[in-house]
Amino acid sequence: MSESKPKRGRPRSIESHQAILETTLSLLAEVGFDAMSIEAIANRAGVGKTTIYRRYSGKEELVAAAIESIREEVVIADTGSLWGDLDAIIENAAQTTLSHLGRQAVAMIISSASTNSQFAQLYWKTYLQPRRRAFSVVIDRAKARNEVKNDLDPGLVFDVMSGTMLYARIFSPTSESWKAHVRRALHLLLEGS
Amino acid sequence: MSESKPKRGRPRSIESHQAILETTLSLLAEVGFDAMSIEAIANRAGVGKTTIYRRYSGKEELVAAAIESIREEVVIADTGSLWGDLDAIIENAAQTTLSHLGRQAVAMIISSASTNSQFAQLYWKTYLQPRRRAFSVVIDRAKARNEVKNDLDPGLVFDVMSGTMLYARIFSPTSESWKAHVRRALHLLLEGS
DNA sequence: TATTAACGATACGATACTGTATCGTAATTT
DNA sequence: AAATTACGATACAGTATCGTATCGTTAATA
Repeated sequence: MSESKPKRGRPRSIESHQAILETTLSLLAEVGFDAMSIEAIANRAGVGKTTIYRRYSGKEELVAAAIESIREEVVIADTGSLWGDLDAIIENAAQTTLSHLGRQAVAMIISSASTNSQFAQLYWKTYLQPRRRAFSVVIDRAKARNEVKNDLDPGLVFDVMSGTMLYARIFSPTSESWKAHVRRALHLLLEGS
Repeated sequence: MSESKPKRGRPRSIESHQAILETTLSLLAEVGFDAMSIEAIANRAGVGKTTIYRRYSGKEELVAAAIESIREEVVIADTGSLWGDLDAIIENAAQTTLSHLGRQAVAMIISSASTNSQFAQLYWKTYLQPRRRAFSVVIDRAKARNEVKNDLDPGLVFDVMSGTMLYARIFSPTSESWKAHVRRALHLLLEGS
């Protein structure tokens, strides 16, 4: 990954590098992939277009790098009970899931489909996979407390939960609140009613 | 809805009307909302740009009309057993859910978010709502056969199922096939394991 | 100090689409 | 037949972005 540094000449600006990636993420969140131009990024980041093109061959590469630059610590609360933990997760997801940035990322992934499955993989690895792993801890703890069956597949629960959250965010299928809907779905999934 | 026909002059061409809507849908499926231009639609449909602008004020209105023009008969098989019915639905969804057109529609909805919730409502009413209604028949039949609890909420099951299908289509979270994944999720949801 | 390379700024031609206007033609009603 | 309106075609000015090239400047190494 790390380039062998050619020690000649002026080194690439770290500030510009950061500014480019940050601006890319914020613009992506604001206007979406298609409506976002390299020029706009350069202007807002306070760098020349050249500086961007020197680093990335185009928008796809830039956005991929920007997404990849995000590394978040996934924190899962330990409340002592399954539903305490789940409520905390729902509360957290209510704020983060499909944030502006997440929306655009997901939209990008869906629309570009087969052409750019790289984005899907990237988002999966950077965002979802870590959360999926962390979530299994919650189910493991619940198993230890005999709150759920021992053969329950944590990954599957996470996938169904995430899908339900996503779907409910998009379509608001019922008149109840998003949180209530998700909670009800989880209840059906884990308690059978 | 129906306009009072002003009987003067040449009437608007029905052929052009159809061609515009059909071309809009196919182009939407092919390249997506943003990459689709009015010019391209006019060219492929074999009509003048003027003819489009005479009918619609812009792309949003045109696409909305095009989506609204879709009317599909929702067919739900009656196999005699719950899982027979569900397998038929999964099989059907495997082909139709998130077809090229569906992908772009969903991507459009997600990316445009609050600004254009009209699309979400439109897609919901035109596409999902009818399927959601039809689905409840399956659950009702299962209830009559005592295959599921009597207080099971068909709508909620549909929402969770749809969300899971959507999510699995986008991210392929497991190594198993999409169908197997969906089937396993449904099993957990309805049978508790 | 000389060399090297990245910097921001700016100009550039190329391409694409917008929405409007204006053709002459075609299809209706009165 | 006259009036009216939509038709497809084409031209148009306006706007926006692309990716490249070329400034003089700046920050490093040798």
